[in-house]
Amino acid sequence: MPSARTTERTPLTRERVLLAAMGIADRDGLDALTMRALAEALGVEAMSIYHHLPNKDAILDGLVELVFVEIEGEVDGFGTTADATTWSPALRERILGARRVLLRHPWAPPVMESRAALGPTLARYIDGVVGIMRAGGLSHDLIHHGLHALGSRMYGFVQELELDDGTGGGDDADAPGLAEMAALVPNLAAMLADVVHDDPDSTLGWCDDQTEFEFGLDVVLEGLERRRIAEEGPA
Amino acid sequence: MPSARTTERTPLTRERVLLAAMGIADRDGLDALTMRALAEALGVEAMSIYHHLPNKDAILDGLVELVFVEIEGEVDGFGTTADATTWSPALRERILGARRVLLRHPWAPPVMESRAALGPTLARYIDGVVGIMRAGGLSHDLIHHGLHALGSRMYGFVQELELDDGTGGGDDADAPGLAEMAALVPNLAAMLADVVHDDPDSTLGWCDDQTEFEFGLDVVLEGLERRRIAEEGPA
DNA sequence: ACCTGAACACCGTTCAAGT
DNA sequence: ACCTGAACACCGTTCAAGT
Repeated sequence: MPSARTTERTPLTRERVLLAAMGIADRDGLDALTMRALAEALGVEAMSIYHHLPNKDAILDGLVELVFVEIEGEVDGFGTTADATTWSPALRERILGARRVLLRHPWAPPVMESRAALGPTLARYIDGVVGIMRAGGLSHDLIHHGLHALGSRMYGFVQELELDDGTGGGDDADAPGLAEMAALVPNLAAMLADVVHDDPDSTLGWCDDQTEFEFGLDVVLEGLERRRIAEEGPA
Repeated sequence: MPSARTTERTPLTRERVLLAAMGIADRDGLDALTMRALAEALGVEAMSIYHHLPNKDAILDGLVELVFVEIEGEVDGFGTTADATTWSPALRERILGARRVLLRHPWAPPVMESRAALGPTLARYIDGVVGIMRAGGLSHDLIHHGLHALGSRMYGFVQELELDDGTGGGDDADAPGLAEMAALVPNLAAMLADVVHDDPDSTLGWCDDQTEFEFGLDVVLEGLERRRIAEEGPA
């Protein structure tokens, strides 16, 4: 018998389905991930998938779990020996590591937001965050508030509104000119005129880049550290 | 001729379509908002809607715009006379006002996140936020960072992962017991055991309630105020 | 011009057969 | 047991007619 030339003839398993699904999402985006497309990528009929996963929701849950497996590999060991002086930078590094993974899977944040299942890997990630904060001396109450304050930033992303100017880039006659914009939103226009963007062709450069993410993260971490000190005195 | 008993016979307009769409979303949720259901609510055939709005995306854009019209009514005038000592509580009030509106339309946050169009009412809302910060003396650069740090909190919500324990409430034999959970996620389990929730039947009460929202908001506002002071000295 | 009915090109999923 | 083909119950949307 010839050695397997492709993966198409190995038996279908939950793992193979999930890996193929992640490949489609990474390559072509979340909308391209349909049961029929997934089946075709696996060289199989769409209905075969249902013998290994109950439905599409289970596939999305499994994808989120896969992402957290990858995050676990990326941040493993960070912050396990934190104390009151190092918990904040340790947590910062852990979160930035999670972010590096999410940047490789840009379809993941919206999926994570729409899911409710707490898989074991996600639970372990949160547990690690709690552990770092606890090692830093934060009370359980402050940790709990802190998790809420971080929100999705804990996982490495902020879901900001991705704004464009609503004109679709066309030369619509109704497109607001800069003059109209200055009249409608004078404060915003002044800010934008003052803040030079790297992104020259975007009038509303709503840049969710690394710098802005770190700024927001640091604001929250700093606020938690100040409350820790208020709770039990400086380190 | 009899006076109109229902709204069904008044001529179809963009406004009537959007108001009916908001009614469906408020009452039955976003999934119930289909073109066919919307048409039925309007007493019309589905295809008639396309004569007043180009497609469903335009309906969702219109709904977001309607929400911001409502926010504008809720927060109008707040903070217009802010100075260095009052900008932060003024912005806080404006954001909590926006949140009150969103709590009346719980379908809105996910829709807002998925949209990219900057309608005039949303632009005015952001302009108001920038205006309050500017009145408080924040530099344009700090304001810009601040908008990013706030993220969706600027509009009154945080999209947190809505976690349950993944067991679906059933008596699945595979459901992790408390003992297993303590072994898998010891730090998280300890925190949860310590933080008593109002919500007694939720083992992982991931409560996005008003208190947690205000905590996170205050952390960010405090961080921005400290950076303002660092920029140009205390008020 | 505004509205309609039928149809199209998709979805996720059920079901009865196949092996 | 695993996989298949046809079909079902939905979507948003196009198109050719109606008035």
